[in-house]
Amino acid sequence: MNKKTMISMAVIRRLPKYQRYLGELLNNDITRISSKELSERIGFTASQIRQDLNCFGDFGQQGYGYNVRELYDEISKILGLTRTYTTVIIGAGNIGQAVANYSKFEKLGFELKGIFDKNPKLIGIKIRDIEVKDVDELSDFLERNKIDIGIICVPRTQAQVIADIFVKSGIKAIWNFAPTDLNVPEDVIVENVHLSESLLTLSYRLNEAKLFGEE
Amino acid sequence: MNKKTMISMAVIRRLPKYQRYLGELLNNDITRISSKELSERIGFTASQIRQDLNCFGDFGQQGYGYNVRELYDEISKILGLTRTYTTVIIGAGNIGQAVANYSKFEKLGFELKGIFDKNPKLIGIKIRDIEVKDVDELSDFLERNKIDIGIICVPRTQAQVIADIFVKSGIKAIWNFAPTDLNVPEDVIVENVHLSESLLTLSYRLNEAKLFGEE
DNA sequence: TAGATTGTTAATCGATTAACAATC
DNA sequence: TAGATTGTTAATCGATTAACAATC
Repeated sequence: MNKKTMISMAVIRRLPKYQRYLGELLNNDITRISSKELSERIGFTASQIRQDLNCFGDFGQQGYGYNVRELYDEISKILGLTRTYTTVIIGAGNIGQAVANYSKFEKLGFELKGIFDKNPKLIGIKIRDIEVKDVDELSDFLERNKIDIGIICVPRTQAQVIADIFVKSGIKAIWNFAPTDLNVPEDVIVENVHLSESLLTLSYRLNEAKLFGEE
Repeated sequence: MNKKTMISMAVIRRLPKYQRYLGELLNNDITRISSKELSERIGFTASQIRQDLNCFGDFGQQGYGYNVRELYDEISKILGLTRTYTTVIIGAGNIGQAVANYSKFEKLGFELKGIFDKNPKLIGIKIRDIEVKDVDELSDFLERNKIDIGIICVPRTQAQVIADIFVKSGIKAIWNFAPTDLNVPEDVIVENVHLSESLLTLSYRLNEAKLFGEE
């Protein structure tokens, strides 16, 4: 189990993709797969797949390959999907509502415990049986409820304020949709979803050929 | 202008962040900045900043640093933000609506020209003055309107069908929010936003210490 | 001019790929 | 046993950092 002490971010970011493809294999009743076959489906090299998996243990068997069910379960465990997580969403606007309504997260074990906003028009409405609360009640709420993951869906200018409240209350993981970088202590993990950065890289690539003169 | 023929993805993904930070500097009326100062704000090394910028040209001046306005304009140009882009969204569910309502994209020059869905309950409703159309009309619409970027916000199972329609109609850039990998020809650019992958890396990191035994 | 800071080359670090002995 | 495929080491490739001459 204690294989390597530090897994690189490059490997970590590939893990969910392994889990997704293995899940698909399971659904198609495929019971075993070699790194070569998986390579052809998932688009990583066979060598990389073996390297990645060996960060966490010896899941394969020479001459046979990997047992799909076993590997799927192992990776799910590695990803921390054998437990549940409590979450709150701050910001009940478009993105906040979209995230709240994304039922897949619930299936994966992420339980939404509260939604907060400061807009009086939104306070009181119900999203998936959860009433939007005034953000002024957030600190109190976090004191009374153990929350694992704080989700920030407020505008850029208010994101740091919310992050500070999260940190103060002891939350150790923040999923940030605000287009800004948060300042948090070292032991707090931030995962950013910066939609405009994603869109801008798309527009860059769409123009790339032109930039350098259509070769 | 024709500096290097191929810019690495690592560099490209940093460009929007440069643009964002330079925009903030502009708003704070800062007119010049050295790679060292920018490094302290943005969190890249000064060396990396100079390397990155030099992929595209000599924007700085020895002994002085960079002119903020000039650099901001250059990077905006590099990102392709000096023109506008026409877009369509397929899928008027939660994410589709969130993306449609994200006014920032409009400001950056991304014009939403149409929204499509196959759910009769959604067809006909208006989102930001745009009536949701039946997805059966998509091919026709794309023939009559020049669209630069197709945005996929449909469930996983329907994403490839939409991608195929996009490709057939000549769209060269796809922004994909469906949790699946799309098959498209080489000359079509796909930018994925995989929310669950993002969330799973967060849960991985939240458990990391425990995985390897709390050292 | 002297100080500052770039642009750029060289050195280092890390990640990916290739190769192959071990072994099922 | 023979064939297949892993786990793992070594080689390569690419990205980041360091160093410094050029120059504003």
